Amino acid sequence: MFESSTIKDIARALNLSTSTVSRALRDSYEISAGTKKLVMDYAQQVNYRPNPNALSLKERRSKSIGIVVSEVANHYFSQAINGIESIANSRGYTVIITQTHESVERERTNVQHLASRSVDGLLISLSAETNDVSHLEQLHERGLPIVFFDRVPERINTYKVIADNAQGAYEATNHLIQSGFKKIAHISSSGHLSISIERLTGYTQALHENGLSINPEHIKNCPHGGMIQDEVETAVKELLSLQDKPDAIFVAGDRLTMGCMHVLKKLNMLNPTMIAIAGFSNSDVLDLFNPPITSVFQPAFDMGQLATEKLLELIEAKFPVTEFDREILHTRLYIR
Amino acid sequence: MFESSTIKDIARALNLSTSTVSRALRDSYEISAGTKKLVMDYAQQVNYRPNPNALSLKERRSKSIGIVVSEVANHYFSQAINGIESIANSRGYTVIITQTHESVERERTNVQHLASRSVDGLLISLSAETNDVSHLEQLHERGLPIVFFDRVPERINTYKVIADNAQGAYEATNHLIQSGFKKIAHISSSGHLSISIERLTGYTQALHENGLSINPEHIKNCPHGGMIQDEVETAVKELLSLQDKPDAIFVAGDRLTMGCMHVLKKLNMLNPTMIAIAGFSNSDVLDLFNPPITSVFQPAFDMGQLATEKLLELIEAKFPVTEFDREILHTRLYIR
DNA sequence: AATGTTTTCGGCAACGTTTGCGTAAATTAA
DNA sequence: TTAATTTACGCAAACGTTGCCGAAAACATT
Repeated sequence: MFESSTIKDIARALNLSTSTVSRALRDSYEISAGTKKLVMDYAQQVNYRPNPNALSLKERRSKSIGIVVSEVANHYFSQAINGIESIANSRGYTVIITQTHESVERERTNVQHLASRSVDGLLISLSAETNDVSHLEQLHERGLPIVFFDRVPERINTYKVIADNAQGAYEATNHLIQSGFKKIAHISSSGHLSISIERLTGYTQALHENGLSINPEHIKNCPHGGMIQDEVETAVKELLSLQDKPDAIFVAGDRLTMGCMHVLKKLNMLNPTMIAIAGFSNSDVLDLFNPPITSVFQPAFDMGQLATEKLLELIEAKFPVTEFDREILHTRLYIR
Repeated sequence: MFESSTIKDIARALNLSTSTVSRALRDSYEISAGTKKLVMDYAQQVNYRPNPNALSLKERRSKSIGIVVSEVANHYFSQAINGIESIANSRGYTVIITQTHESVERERTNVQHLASRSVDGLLISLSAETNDVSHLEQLHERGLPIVFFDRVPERINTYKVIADNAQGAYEATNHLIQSGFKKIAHISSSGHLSISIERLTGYTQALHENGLSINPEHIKNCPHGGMIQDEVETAVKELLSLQDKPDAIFVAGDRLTMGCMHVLKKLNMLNPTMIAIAGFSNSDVLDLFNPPITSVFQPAFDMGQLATEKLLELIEAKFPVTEFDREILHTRLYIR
């Protein structure tokens, strides 16, 4: 159907051998200037492009990397993807993006699929459901380069790129406290996720340092990170029906923040006099809200770039890398 | 580095020929039941996965399709991508997503790259800058299956999947009129885009039918579809400084709508008593705004699905397809 | 003129897979 | 028992590319 010319075609047309054509195109020293020009001109003319599948087969690498995120509609991830692409493309790599929609099942199939597609490496942020990472451990042990970002597992020893979630959460919670709120609740994604744990740490630290006690009832988890709106709605409603009703909520995620606001809107309580909100979000629409929402902004683009650089380092390493670090990037509080 | 077992390995281990193994795995009738079981069990055991590159090389197809959109951060596109993935994955295809960020230059390189990556087909929504589609025409003439969606070119004869932009624009404009606004401006993306033309048609029709005259000064274009915020800011400010100052704006795009609101917010005019807004958008955060924004919702997911079905129809066609249609899906006005 | 060196190119194998063809062995038919 | 047929498998080529090895031609050295 869609045929493009091959090195063989060129060889036939020019009455040369395929090896000569191959070398001429790669500007090898053992080909005369005349032949080189002949070949290159002709290749240009017929718009020759090397077949990447043949290359991959031969070189045993595909020059592609797989990305696994929750969903591209999340501004944090879309910005991270932009960062990933900027590095990957400039280094000649194609990226294949897959979405888990926070389902561990889809994470497994995506990872399986990417691996069997023979990507050279994987860039992953775990799904909210993911507790058991054995599917990734296997691949990692078999030598597939993997770099985790944002939501990282404890167990697997490789590069990890994360934001300073504790610090970000601390600042956001502290901001709410400084703004005069005293009873601050916390809604977070799945409790076992690294980001949830770290953000919870920041939250509790802020309360502590301000001499506020922590009410366990004020801490809610949504196991599907906001993908299931019912979970968010239940969490918010439970908070609101508490005897010790909170006057503010620190929400630990982009999608969760939106979900939370939808619930409050529905309850006609989207108003800081009713209940205030601060969240983790990379969306710039937050300041269009009335009232605008203070949020912790993560350097998503930079994180994507850094993670990709680390991954390419692994992929292109001459010798197996055994020493890995954990890069922690600073967040920034947008006070609105 | 990351080696997986091949048919050869299995053959060697089982003392069989590669052809026997291959046939056994494909459950060929010319292999005895015993051998089949032997092979399949062993393949299972070593977690054999066929090498996709070898397959692609042999079958001359990659079982992958390329997607070209402006940016995944746009809710219309992210939803369309979900639709595309749902069909593509269920049919065994991998999707490679690329973003133009509304630049025709990036569109060219992306398309080039995808073509040389030997995708089996392309799913494209043109960038705002794209006027000349010769880079796509070339590939299309050489036989690469292409389906356009959302922003489609006039010239290239293939399947096209679009929303009823004129109708959507008509309804949104009409809604503003029915809400009592009399002087309705229009901010749109690049003027040559199909969506811009169609939405302009709906806008003018609504004004006409309501006996309102059309002021050319009320119609503004942003050649980069909102990617360059300065363009949006200039457009809005020009509208506001007009003698015949509009009392409402119909904004023809997701990103443009957000951009527009940011400008108004900055000018402290984000208020329907100052100026009202209705837009094209698939984002669900619009009703979190105060005041909420009425918007035209496109069936993005369905459009993605339909476009993919059409593309796979082209890819898997036995004979060249010459008859193409233009699928038009209905929009829905969310009155907020 | 004979030998040694370059220069320039072709042949072949290999990457992992499928498939048409060939063919021993096993089975059936005569 | 012999011939015809079926069963079950192996061989080799092909997809597009590169790299090793070999070799003809051109040139340089005695």
